[in-house]
Amino acid sequence: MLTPGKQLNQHLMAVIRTFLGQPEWHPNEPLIVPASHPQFGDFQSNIALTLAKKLNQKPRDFAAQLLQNAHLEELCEPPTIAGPGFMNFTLKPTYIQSWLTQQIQDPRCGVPLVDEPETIVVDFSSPNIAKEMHVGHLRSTIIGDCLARLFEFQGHRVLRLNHVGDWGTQFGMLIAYLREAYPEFFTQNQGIDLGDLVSFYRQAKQRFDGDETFQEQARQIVVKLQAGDPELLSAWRFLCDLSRREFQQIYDLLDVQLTERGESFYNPFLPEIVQELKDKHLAVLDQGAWCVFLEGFVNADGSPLPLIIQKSDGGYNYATTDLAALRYRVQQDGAQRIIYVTDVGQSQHFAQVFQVAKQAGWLTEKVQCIHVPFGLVLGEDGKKFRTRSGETVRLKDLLEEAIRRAEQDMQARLEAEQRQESPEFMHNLARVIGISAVKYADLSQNRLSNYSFSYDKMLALQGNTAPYLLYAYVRVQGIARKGAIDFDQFIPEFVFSTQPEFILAKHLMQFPDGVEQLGQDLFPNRLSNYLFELSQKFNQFYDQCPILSAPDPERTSRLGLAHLTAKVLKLGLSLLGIPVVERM
RNA sequence: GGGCUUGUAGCUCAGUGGAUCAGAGCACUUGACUACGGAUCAAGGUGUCGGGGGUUCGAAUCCCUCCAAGCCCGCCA
Repeated sequence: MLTPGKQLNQHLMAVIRTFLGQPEWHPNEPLIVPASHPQFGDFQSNIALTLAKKLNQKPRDFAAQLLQNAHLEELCEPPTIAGPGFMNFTLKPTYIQSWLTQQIQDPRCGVPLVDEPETIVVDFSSPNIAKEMHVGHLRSTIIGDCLARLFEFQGHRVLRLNHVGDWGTQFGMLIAYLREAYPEFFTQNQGIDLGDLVSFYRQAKQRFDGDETFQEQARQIVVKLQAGDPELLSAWRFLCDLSRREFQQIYDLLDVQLTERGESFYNPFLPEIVQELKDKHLAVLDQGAWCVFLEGFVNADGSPLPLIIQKSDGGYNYATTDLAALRYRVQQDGAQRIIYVTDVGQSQHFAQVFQVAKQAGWLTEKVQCIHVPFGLVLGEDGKKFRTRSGETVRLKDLLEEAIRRAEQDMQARLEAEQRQESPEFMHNLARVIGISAVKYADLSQNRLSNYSFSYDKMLALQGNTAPYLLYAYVRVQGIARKGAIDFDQFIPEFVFSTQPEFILAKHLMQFPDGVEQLGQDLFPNRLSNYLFELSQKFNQFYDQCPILSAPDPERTSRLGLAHLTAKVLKLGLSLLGIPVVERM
């Protein structure tokens, strides 16, 4: 099912190739783009302006020749040439109507599967064991999940990897403190109740910072742990399990699927990574540490900036782990694309890692490594997002607060409308709205910029928010209930007579292009924006065009438009990781 | 000192592979409830697109430069 833009593109491409006598010709810019202004029709092409110059012709004349030979009668009204040489295209109503009839019967709403599925690793979320997940992890989790959902829907094989920080020097400190404060763990040989893992971490850190003897103990534990001491390994596993359970609560709440493959997984490969880099003469010894020096990376003092792959004490660091992970994903997982969803502060680190991987030959031209960076989450005061007392906000508290506020809003609403709803209905709805609001607030913003976290704004009923989009969907379901319509048994004939119908119809047709664009630029806010505009256009249609009370054939056609809107909203939101509700 | 990101309406931000755009939402004012659920819709306006150069027939968009904010820059991740 080709979108209108693609069909136009094909026709025009063929004409130009014939015209140039170059069957392989490809444009440097898109041939067809949506019209910049509704008054110019639905699509436009600027190709005559650039091509005519090269051919030494007048753009308008060249455009006219192209249009004479393009046979677009079935697609659109006779195209026009405007200004210096823009070609403007307006789709024919009959074409729009028949296209929508196909789209409404397609479970994928016109979005094609990719021709060549790839194996794509999406590395996201990645919290640290025994530390609390914070808003930075929230962004990574929400954006990463969205991209993973998109790739899955497009038909790729997707590996959702949670690269948790489960292997590092912090475990020396944690286990040393465990041994000191909870010796029964080692004597009873079974799980004990540590209470809150995060405050346990804090206590351990406090102990570590204040006592040199303790620090030395911690260091020795790290060495023994890495050597495979069974008792310490079981303590390590115990702590990881505790953390894992906490993380899982959040993933369940967010409805995010992840496969855990933490840093410890790559531990066995670290020596070979360093050895291979030495063998390839990429790694050199500098001040006791093994380093890879790269072009284009300079220190504060202007000296070359190394990527350290083995510390002077013999230990490995995150660069080594990232290299091992990259190699494993390419060679063992068969990844053709690896997506890293982390904050923008790690850009330089990834640029270095990717470059070393290329030089080492692990990263070939057939594999794409893409860092998908995002900005900071700030509080409403524009500073780092923290609680009133200045502490990091725990993710669980944050999500629960969003749900609590959503439920409060609902309660107030019920009282005002004198509605009765069951507690189950209310709990479920509050959960969906609260979580969706958090997700949508994040995804609707350009991920590169910092974003200000505000419960009030994300839960607002007006504007570009989750509740607004969800309400548009609910309105359609309300129509179905009122009119006792079973949309599943329903294939409409479309006939449009009014502006709001055409505007909505044309927007619905753009959905596949919107999804494809997200697949290319990986900016979820573009899709969010599309869905917001869809909701707006639907509400305008709903306001101006009676549906149930209209006579046929308008009634059936309008029911079809409403149904298709709901289908596209549901599918589009699902790609963002947001569910819909039938009533709210 | 090097690098990255950001700078657009009072606020939050879209738009940044040139032409035919200065845009949306919020907030503010006013209108539409004999209702397919008004959690909606309609009307109302303010901008040196951070500054300055340059390329072009044309720049918020590309290039150069400067300014501001934030982040990164050898053994944390």
